Amino acid sequence: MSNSIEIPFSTTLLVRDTCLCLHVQRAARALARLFDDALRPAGLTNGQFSLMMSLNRPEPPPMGPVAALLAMDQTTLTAALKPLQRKGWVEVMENPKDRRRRLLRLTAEGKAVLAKALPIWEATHAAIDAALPDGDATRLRQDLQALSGMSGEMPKPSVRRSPHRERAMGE
Amino acid sequence: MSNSIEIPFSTTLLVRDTCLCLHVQRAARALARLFDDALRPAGLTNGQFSLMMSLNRPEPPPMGPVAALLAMDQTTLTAALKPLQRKGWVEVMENPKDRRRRLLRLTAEGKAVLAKALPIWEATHAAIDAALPDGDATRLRQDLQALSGMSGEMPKPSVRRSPHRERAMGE
DNA sequence: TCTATTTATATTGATATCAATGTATTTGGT
DNA sequence: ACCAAATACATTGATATCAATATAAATAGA
Repeated sequence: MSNSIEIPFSTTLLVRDTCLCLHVQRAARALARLFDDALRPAGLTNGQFSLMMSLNRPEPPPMGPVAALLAMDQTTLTAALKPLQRKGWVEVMENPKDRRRRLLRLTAEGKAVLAKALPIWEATHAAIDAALPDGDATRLRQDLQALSGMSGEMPKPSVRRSPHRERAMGE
Repeated sequence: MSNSIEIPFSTTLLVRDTCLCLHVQRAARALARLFDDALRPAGLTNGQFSLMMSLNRPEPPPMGPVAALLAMDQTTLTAALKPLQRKGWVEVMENPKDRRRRLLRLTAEGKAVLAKALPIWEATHAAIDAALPDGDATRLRQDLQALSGMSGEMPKPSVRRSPHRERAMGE
């Protein structure tokens, strides 16, 4: 009876040391905790901060582009909006031009919360930025961006329809 | 009444483009989806793969070091083990030497599942590695490691007891 | 116009994540 | 030996995450 379905320990060490997915998940958890801690006095988590900040635009955006910007599933965005709506920080409105769409808008109170959180973000971000070797931050962002874009480039079924990628946030 | 609690759109764009936390969360979600998709035929998620791989050692480890290795909260590990125990892939045993501790061990079936998943990981990882600019992967891992370590370096209360950091996995 | 398809979002169910808290065990000081 | 503190893990409650699926509205083709 082959007990030979054994992965050698050396392989485990290789995976531990090289897996980019593991490295990114670890950093994601650590940074999330760091920002969550820092932002707690403002009443926000890191994800809520990023989401609300992405809603701070001249024109209230629909959900699709916001989910794409945050690289999250659309159903995740629906769920993430719930607590923010309950707290009265975000408004979800119908778009009369297309009644399937929802328009997401920060309330005045939401903007105030975000304004209170901004200096905390600045200080926290400056601290982690300083902890990286000089010049690494920029390239790190580029690499992370490349990784974020990989979901679309990796053909999953043998045939792949063009994803119709909408612009997330114009500048 | 001051409506002046307004963050300018330019600041929103700055945060979107520079926030390392946001960049890492996005990459984490994208890579998680990518590996989850790839590993689905093996019946594993990316997190379950990393967790089970970290249990593939000569000696079954207790929970604390495993949670530290994965940079996750200990309560998260407790929860993450549940489905793996249900499927009979991981065994959680008491340590007679210290009855507070649990020892985590892959079952034979768990090892078989992991062995089936390994070539999928290799192929997927090779693909994302190739998508990065030459030589970036190594530095990227270093930077991510630096970020993962930041939770401990950032003093939260004014006084910080030394965390007694245990070695996660010896080599 | 009618209708099949596509698009945009919501719901459900399972797992992941962490803070706050609880319990059991060990350790250290006396 | 005793007891207070520290250590290791579990439980609860809230939110985050995504797959599968459902619903509603707009679009496109006949």
